[in-house]
Amino acid sequence: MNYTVTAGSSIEVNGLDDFIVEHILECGQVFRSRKVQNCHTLVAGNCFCILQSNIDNVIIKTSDTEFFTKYFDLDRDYGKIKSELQMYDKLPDAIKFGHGIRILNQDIFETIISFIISANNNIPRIQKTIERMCSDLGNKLEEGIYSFPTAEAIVDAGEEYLKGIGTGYRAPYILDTCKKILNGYDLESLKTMNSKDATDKLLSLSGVGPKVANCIQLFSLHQTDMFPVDTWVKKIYLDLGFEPENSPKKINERLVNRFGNLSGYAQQYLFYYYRSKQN
DNA sequence: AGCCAGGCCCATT
DNA sequence: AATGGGCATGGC
Repeated sequence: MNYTVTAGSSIEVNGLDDFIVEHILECGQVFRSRKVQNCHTLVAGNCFCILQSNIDNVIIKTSDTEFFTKYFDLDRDYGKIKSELQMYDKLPDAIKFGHGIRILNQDIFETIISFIISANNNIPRIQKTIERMCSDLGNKLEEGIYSFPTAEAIVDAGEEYLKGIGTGYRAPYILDTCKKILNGYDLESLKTMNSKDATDKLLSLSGVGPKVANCIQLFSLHQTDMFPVDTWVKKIYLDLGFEPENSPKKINERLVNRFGNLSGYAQQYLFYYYRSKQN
């Protein structure tokens, strides 16, 4: 994969073996993309882009070229990562299916709130709830395009509002977490912590348990020694040949022990592959 | 109709 | 530290 930037206008990605828009945006790491005809639109933080997939390249149309270069992790060698994962059971098939996946570098606050909403929820409903929150509380970037709201905007909207857009019993968690962040919880410090310390700090937020914390770390801090364990991974775990185990903590420990710093990548290839087989 | 969803909180043990 | 019940709501 290689790319060329036209500053403030577009990014052209060539060599699509490591960059497939559908794989990147529909593997479950991000909730704010939409497929429109043969293009995908995407809002991330305060930035917006349109991705046009062609036969042998992808054009990312955006004024925020620097932001999306980092966001799409364009300077990382996914060919090397995939070759190192080939040795593991099931990974060759999973990689063959989702070979264009990349782990995004998303905004921390947006990822925290999004994955609090994701708990015990299904992806279509998560997307609807988040989109509603953005159009109601975010800033209008373009016609029909809204940024992710600030913590202040969410707190001002209140608990009854949050329940009304489908967050259900998670509404007080979201509010409490926003208030913590407004009252001195240091999001920036997470970026320089080791992954264990970051987990512990994230777990102090309301509505953030081990799985959600790991997702936040993987999708916004690029801490790849994380293997988020959800209901899908519990099924995948058995298929990888491990002995039956109910404890998510033990499942996580054994998976991270196997995949090490490649855990997050392995998790995404496997998650996308297994989920597609069910639908 | 009833089970399930990218689980977490809280009380008990 | 580990276990189990309760939980809003819509997708399928």
